[in-house]
Amino acid sequence: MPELPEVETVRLTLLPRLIGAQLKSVAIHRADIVTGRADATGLLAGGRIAELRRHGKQLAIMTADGRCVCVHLGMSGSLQWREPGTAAKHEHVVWQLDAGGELVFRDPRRFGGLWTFDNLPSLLSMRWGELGPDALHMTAGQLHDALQRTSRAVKAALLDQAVVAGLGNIYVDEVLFRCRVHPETPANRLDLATCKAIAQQSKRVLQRAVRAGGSTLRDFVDGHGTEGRFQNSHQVYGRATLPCVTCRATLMATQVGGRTTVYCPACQVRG
DNA sequence: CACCACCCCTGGACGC
DNA sequence: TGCGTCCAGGGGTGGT
Repeated sequence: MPELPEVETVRLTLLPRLIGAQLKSVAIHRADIVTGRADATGLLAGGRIAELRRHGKQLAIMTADGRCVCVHLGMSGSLQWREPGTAAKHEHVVWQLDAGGELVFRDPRRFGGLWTFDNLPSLLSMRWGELGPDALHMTAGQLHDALQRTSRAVKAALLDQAVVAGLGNIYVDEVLFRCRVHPETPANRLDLATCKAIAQQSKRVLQRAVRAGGSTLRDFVDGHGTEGRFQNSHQVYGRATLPCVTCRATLMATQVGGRTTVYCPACQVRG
């Protein structure tokens, strides 16, 4: 479920608990969700957390000695701090913190996982190097260049993490609606001004979602187990057959790039 | 390259 | 209450 705002919400809510904390030990309940060293060393045991970094939908826990673990939440993953002693199902990795409490990686569907690296440059080159610019920091020029190179539907292109990192099915629909761009418009038919609008609206919507603690549709929770509130501000996602908030036309649902897509047939016109 | 079907896996909603 | 079906925010692969 988590897209950029949900991952950033997890990062922000975990920061005060984790920065400076030592990972005393780690319990690995499912090693097969780990890529790389699925042992105590790979999973940062003994290290002191120096930084939590995010790129797109991925999070990295970095220790002062340079090791890092990249966390990808997939559809159903969560990374949560909690008091010890309340284990639940699907908790694959649990770290014990010297400051008290535990850090838990849980993922029922197991579409997410952990990737271990000896150092940050390895993470950046081997994993994050495949990603486009982070959606909160991309420029209109970067977006325009990437979209010019493909004739795919703009929605499919924006979901491609190599084009821009962080947008998922919910926020792409919200952004395209706010820009009045039809989701099936060929990406290379968008001019610079439209790309500028998409870049600006992306940042605006994502930042507002972060301020609202993300969107909870089913089971997203932040680093403390609290649900998000931005689902109340969705204008198209999940609103198929309901009236458009601006023109009252009936919102349509269709499939684009294999994903359910909701848009306003009156407001969103093809380039 | 673009698109598609299909796979990974669990669980919630809904119909009977 | 149970059971079957469909659906879901994330990815990837191999075939056409």
